[in-house]
Amino acid sequence: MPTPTQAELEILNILWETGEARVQDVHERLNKIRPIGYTTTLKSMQVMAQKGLLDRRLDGRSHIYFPVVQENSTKNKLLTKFIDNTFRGSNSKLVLHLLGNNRVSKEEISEIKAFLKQIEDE
Amino acid sequence: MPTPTQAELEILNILWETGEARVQDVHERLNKIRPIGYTTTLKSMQVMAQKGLLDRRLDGRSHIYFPVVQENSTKNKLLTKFIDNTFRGSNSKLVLHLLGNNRVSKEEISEIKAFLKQIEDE
DNA sequence: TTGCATATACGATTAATCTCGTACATACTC
DNA sequence: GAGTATGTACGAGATTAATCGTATATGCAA
Repeated sequence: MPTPTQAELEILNILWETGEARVQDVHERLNKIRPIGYTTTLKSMQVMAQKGLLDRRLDGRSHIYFPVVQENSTKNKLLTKFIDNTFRGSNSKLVLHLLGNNRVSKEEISEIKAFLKQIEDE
Repeated sequence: MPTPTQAELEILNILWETGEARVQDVHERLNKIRPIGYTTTLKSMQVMAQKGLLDRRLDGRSHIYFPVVQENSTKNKLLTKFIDNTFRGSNSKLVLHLLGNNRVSKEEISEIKAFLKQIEDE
C-alpha cells in the first residue's frame, strides 16, 4: 500500500469526506483552494487509481472515483513518518511541542483532556 | 526563512544536538543510520549554508558548521504545515488520532497530562 | 619530492512530483 | 449534420530534492 503524496492527500481528503465523486466535483473543490487545471486533477486521480489508492466505476460517460485506502490507517502512516523525521519518533515530544508553541484553543484542549480521561477509564 | 527538506532536517537535528560539527562528524552519524556518500552530506550542508539554514567558520583546512535557524520555530513551521495538509488544520484531530491509534506509552501519556495540568495552572 | 589522507567545490544525473497541452471520443442541441 | 460541451487518455515539460563523481587543494610522512 503506497502512501499518498501531498497533492494526492488533498484529493483523498475530499473523497473520504464525500465517499465518492466525479473528477469534475473533486476539481471544483480543489480549485476553490488553489488554481489548478482540470487535467491536472484528472491525471492525479488516474495515477492514484493506478497506484491502488482509488478505484472507479463507470457512470455514463464519466467515471466515479472512490477511495480504496482507509483514512485512519493512511493518516497513521503519514503521522508516524512525520514523527520519525521531525521528532525522532517521540510522540510526546510532538504533543508537547504543539501544546507549548502553537495556539491551541480551549476547545481543543478540552477535547484532548476528555479523550485522555476516556483512555484512562479503560 | 526557508524550511528544511527531509534530508536537511536530519542534518539540522544533529547540529541542534551538538551545537556545531565538521562535515565529517555529521557524515559519520548519518552514515550509521543509512548509507550515504560523503560528498552527498557535504553538498547538502553547502546548500544549507547557502540557503541560510546553516553558517560556518574555518578551522584549519576544514569548516565547522552550525545552525542559524532555531529548532523550536523550525519544527513549529513543519508541524503547522503537516497539520494543515493532513488534518486540515485541526490540532486536536492530530492529537486524538495519535492517542487513539498509535501505541503511545504510559510514560508519554503521563508527560502529556502533566503538561496539560501545567497549562491549566496558568 | 612523491604519495597518501583529508578537505572543498562544482557539475551532472536521477527520480519523484506536479503540472498541463493536445488529441480523441461521445453526447446533446440547433 | 455541425458545433459545442464534457469527458478521458496520454505524453511531455518544469521543478525540486537527493545523490554522487571528478577535479583540486593542502598538509603530512616516508
